[in-house]
Amino acid sequence: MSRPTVHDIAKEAGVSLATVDRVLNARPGVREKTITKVQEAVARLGYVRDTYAANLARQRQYRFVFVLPDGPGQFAQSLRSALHEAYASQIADRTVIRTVRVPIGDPHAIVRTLQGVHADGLDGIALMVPETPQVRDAIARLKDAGVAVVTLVSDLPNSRRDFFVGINNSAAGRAAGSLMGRFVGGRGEILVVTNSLRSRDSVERRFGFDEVMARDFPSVSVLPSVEAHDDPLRMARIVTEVIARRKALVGVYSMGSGNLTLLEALRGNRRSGRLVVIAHELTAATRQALIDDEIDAVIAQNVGHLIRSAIRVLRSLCDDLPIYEAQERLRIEVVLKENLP
Amino acid sequence: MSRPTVHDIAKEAGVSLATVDRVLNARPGVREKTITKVQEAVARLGYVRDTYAANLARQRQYRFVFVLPDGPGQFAQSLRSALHEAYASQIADRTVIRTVRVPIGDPHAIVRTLQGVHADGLDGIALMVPETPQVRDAIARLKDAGVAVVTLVSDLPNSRRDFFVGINNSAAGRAAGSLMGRFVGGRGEILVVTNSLRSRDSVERRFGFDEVMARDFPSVSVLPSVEAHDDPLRMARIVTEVIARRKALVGVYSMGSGNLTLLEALRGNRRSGRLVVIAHELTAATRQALIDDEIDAVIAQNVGHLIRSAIRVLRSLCDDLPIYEAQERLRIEVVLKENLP
DNA sequence: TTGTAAGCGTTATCAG
DNA sequence: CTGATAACGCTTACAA
Repeated sequence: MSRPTVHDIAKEAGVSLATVDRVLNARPGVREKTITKVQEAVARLGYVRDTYAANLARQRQYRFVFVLPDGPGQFAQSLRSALHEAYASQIADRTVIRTVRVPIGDPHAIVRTLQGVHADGLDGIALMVPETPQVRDAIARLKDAGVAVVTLVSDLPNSRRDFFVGINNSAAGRAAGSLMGRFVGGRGEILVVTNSLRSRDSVERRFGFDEVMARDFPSVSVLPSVEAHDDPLRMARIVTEVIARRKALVGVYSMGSGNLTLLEALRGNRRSGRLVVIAHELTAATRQALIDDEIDAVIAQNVGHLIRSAIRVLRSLCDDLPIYEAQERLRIEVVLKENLP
Repeated sequence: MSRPTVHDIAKEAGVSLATVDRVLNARPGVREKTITKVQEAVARLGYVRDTYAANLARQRQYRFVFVLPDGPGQFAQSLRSALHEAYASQIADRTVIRTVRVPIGDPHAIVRTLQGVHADGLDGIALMVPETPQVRDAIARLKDAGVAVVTLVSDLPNSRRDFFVGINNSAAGRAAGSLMGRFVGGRGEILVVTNSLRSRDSVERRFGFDEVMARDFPSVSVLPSVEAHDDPLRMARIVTEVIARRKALVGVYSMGSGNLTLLEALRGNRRSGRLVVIAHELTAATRQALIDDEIDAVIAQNVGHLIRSAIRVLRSLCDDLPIYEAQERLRIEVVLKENLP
């Protein structure tokens, strides 16, 4: 009635526990014939390994570091809290995680941090930082030291990172574009705002957005990106100006952080009620804006999944286990007022 | 460096392992003074129980049954395969799960099945079945026998089930309505098709859909639901007829199973290319239809989550543990061609 | 190439 | 009331 154990299959195959273990974990030093004997017993009894017990016996300790952007951005904040949540739950069993916050705008500080964590021995690192040559070098040094490296949210494809955990940002941009095109009815001008085009995710989103607009909505014209560079006043000034000047404006696409600022700027404008607004990331601000009909749709990624996925991937990397790609592929969520979680 | 164990806290408190265990698990038979001594040691060392080891020693076995619709429906099929996947993974540790397939159209067979599984002692049951008085009675009998009961996908709120795992179907209908209203541009007629209005999920979706249409898109009129009752020919005939007759038709909302049949019927119609089509559940059929631009949007729920959630909830129910509602709340996914997972 | 025996951190069953 | 001690299912030296 109860599930078969290694003992059962040892008995069934007529071998010892150790041999069963060797076969199950594909360790060397077992005769071909014995291997098949064990595998047959496994198949016959329908044995499934008890991960709990295995991890217990293995006594493995994983030491990970998460490097996340410092600063007031709500998305980064939600990432940090998701990390805390994961840490308190089972997913982080046998795992110690240290969070390091870096000023996203200061490449030097980032590199210094990366070299700092390099000092003490650690097994893996997950990072969400902008792409610079110095960062790529720092990653290379971590890899040389045998540390598993995953990028988070925004990829660094030209670095030696092992894996990227995050959504396909071009696809996210395309989804935003598709909704925008349909919502505005296929014509007019779209304002695109972002905090900075230095981070790869923004660039990719813009690319995907433009692709869909050009192909499926040729009568819509997308204006050049406006970068806020963490300067609320600058953002407010430009948005106000564009709304006043471009009479054909029908929508605003906010590609990255700085939604709070954008919303603030929009509120001051009477015409803004008729604009279709699409933004990224579900935060307290965008959630409220959806409810208040100030934003029409949000393209989001589940930060809980993001963090758990990063932890799982780092572990697999450490153990040289295959990564279950299907499970780690993050979904691009489309959130309307009606399906707010 | 590594996490403190019961041994460490026994030493720290100057008591034995058994006493520590008694305190940790709030078992009786320990002097008040000893309790505080242990608790102080726990606090001092920052002890956290290792769930893996605890479960191992506890030797708990959960015996669950999943009652799922039989038949060719692709959604039910994907549910069954998600169950298989979960069974092979960690989530189902210390759990034996039996799947029972019932003909969804035969209330008698369903009740017979429910009584059948009742016979052997089991800890929990998850079911996706239509609502009938007999089913409600069968659930009551299961509850009397001390079995944990959760409903899946379609709720039975008037039964004695312990918990519902699935999306809020009215909200899903509202999301569909919101997209439909915007995609068709706010005017015209909408055809609504479903397999049967006997299942509660369909009714709730229709309700939500109508609510949004009436409130936000008053110029759109929604036609009465057409029920296919698993009869492809009937579906084809009605759809063809409606398309031919109603010149103002701009969209089709498919509320439940039978997407394959609907798509088949639509393909035969020249006008159908201009119709906005919104359907439920991501299956091979709807996925391909999204790619081929035959469907504009799919409202879905993640079947993997659904199954895992049901297992977690059943376990908590068995152990009289609180259910972490936030985690078990399933998201309503909006899937466009662009964000297909 | 295979087997034996000692753990991993927790719980459970006995005696004291 | 409290304390040894043996499990649980799996891994891993070390021995044969």
